[in-house]
Amino acid sequence: MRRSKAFIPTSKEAPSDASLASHIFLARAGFISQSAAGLYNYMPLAKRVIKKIEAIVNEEMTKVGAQEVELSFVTPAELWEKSGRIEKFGKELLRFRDRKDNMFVLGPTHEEMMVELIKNRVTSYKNLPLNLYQIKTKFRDEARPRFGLMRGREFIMKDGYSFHSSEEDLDREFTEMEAAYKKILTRLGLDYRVVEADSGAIGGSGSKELMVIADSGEDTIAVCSKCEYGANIEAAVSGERKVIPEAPEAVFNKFATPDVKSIEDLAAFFKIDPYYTVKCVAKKLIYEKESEIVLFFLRGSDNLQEVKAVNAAGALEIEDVNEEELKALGLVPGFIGPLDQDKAKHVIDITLKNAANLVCGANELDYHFVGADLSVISDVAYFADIVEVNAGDSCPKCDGELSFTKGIEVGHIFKLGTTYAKALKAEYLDENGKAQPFIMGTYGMGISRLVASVIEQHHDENGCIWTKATAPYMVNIMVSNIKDEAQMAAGEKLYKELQDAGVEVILDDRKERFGFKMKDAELIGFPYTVIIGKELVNGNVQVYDRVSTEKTAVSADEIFTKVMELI
RNA sequence: CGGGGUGUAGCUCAGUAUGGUUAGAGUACCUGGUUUGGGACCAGGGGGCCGAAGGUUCGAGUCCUUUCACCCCGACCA
Repeated sequence: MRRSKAFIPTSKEAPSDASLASHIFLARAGFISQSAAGLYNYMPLAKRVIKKIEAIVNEEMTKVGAQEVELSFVTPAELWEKSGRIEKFGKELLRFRDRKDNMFVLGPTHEEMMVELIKNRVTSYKNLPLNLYQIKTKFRDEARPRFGLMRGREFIMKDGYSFHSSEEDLDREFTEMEAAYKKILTRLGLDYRVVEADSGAIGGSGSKELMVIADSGEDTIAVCSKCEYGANIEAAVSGERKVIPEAPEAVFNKFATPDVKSIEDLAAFFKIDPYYTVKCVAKKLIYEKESEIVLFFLRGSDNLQEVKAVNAAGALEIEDVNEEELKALGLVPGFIGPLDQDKAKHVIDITLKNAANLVCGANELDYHFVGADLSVISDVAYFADIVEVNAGDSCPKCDGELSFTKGIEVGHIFKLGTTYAKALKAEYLDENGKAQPFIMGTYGMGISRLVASVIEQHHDENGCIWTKATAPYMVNIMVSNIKDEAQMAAGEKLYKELQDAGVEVILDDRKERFGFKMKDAELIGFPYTVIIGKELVNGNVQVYDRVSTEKTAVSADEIFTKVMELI
């Protein structure tokens, strides 16, 4: 491609609202342009990057036997009613009616469609397993799209679905898909981590997210310093506590603690470690039809993890409550304890099971219990893991330490089980001729989000630094002064040689000055720029490496060979 | 969906408090010239329904009402 003819509208200024590097540079370098909230146009450079990523995904999917299909973007609303997700997705589903007044939705993901596709077509266990996928535009009417391609309303996703006749076979496929996904990210040149994730309301036994490590990531993940363990903070657990503070000694007793309400005050009042205090966090849990106030008891040294709390309560959503609501239930804010707790439903953190030497609220104004021993209620109370891990906690898998890092969720794989097959009555006949619902797995990967992720991880103050696997063009030939016939001729020669060799090359033949064209090349981020300029009279050209930002002199005669070596 | 903000040239923004020549700058674009190794310089030029609708006024980018869009913080996010 000749740069003089290319549609690559670069600009010195970024959109005023762009804050992320990927958003700023992709917009400035002429890859994307915004058309409305969360909607972007892909210009030629972006389209090339997307195609490269898609090609890698396709290759790896083919290797593991997955087959590509493409389902309609517009999907009948009826299917979403059958699965119940028209309610669950709510306003995120963009609905509309056609001329015959039938309701449709723009596909945000395609479980229903895929199940419908194979239903009554795959009818025997002999045809299982089956893994089908597509790479397609998705639409989710997000309440707040942001960060450029990172969180758009319209985006490109690879979504795959596998169908099995046994849990074991699903496990095998799941492991294989995880490996394939890791391979894709490695090939793209990304630093990532596979982490355990919350499976959410859909349930399912396994749920893993593929996180590209970046400070700008929206997810917080806990990772181990020694082993492979990593988990989204919503699902992270810590191992046994290594150092346990010395326990305060006290016989069980009710103690006057006037006006001592917070954990801080309490620990100071008794001069004990907050580890031995019991904190009560009250929340309102929203269920499908009703809501109720639930009390969560945990150690004073811990914090409530709301996603875990929602799961423990089997609820859909969680909200804050105020003191008045608690008082209305007969509770005493600041002095709520787990013993003899009959005013509200409560969940106690698992680390408090059989715990002793505790200080907890006495459910009476200005009184706490000391020397409390929860083993007395361990048979009747409901215990669950509801606390958030802290940096420095020990790893649940080894003796390493957990620390936090930020990640961009670029992939999510999980085991769906028979949820969708049952809802849509999709069945096959097993060896005994008995109808069984398909056991499913689902595997998603955000293609357009990957484009942004590459830049989040690979950029500097001057612009994009594409990895070799993702670069829109591998080589940029920059003719410093196009009026210099020798320079132009050398540029044309190399351009033709590289094109003939199948290299993706662009020739910057614009009537611009050296500095302008270099800045442009850096902004776009070609891995290599061959500079044909003033050194040509001495028989030399230069290769500019975008990663090292160094220029190396190469003899003009050998430049073709040198470039072929580099790429 | 709650709270806040912004809409003026392709882009980044002045101008709006206190209404008053023909609505500005930088950048980008076009023409000519000088330059030619790190986003050059000079001269000339094109480009605006001042988000939209309604109102007040002799007169509205500026004041009033309504509305739409976009952005930020939060909630939400298979």
